[in-house]
Amino acid sequence: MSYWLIKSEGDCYSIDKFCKDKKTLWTGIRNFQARNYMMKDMKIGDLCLFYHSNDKPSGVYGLAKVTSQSVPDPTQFLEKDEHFDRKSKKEKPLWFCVEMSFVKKYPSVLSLEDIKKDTVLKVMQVAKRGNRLSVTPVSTSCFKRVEKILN
DNA sequence: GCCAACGTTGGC
DNA sequence: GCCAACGTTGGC
Repeated sequence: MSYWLIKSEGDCYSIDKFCKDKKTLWTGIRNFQARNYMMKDMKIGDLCLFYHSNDKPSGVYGLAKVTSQSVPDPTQFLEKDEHFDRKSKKEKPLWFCVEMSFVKKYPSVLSLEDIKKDTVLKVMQVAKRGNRLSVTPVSTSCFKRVEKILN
């Protein structure tokens, strides 16, 4: 099983909304590298750190679990949707998503500042300068470290 | 709100 | 296939 970090803007789709929904299609990813991770490497049962960007503070707020294989992202075909993509055709969709199920919200937040200060976690992609990828792999040791700090 | 970083687009 | 222009992300 693999571990991931998935980003969401706090005021766009928050951990609290996710907690109410229990599960959601992780739609709206419009970056090929992030898409490829979801399409090819994510497996059912993988665990994902749920990260808020552009929040106070930005950081890890909760945990999600992958509960489906990748399927075409329905929002790419919705003309009124902000994620509509005119280049994508139903016969050959461009964008894919997986279903995420809510696991838990952590009792506290692991802020980006904390991640950068931690000797183990500072190698995480999210801590790197200029990082913009919204789906990134997380090593087992980093995942265990996050769980240990937050539980 | 600013701006650095970086992915994407399109002209050539 | 190069690269300048442009748009977006996201920390601060």
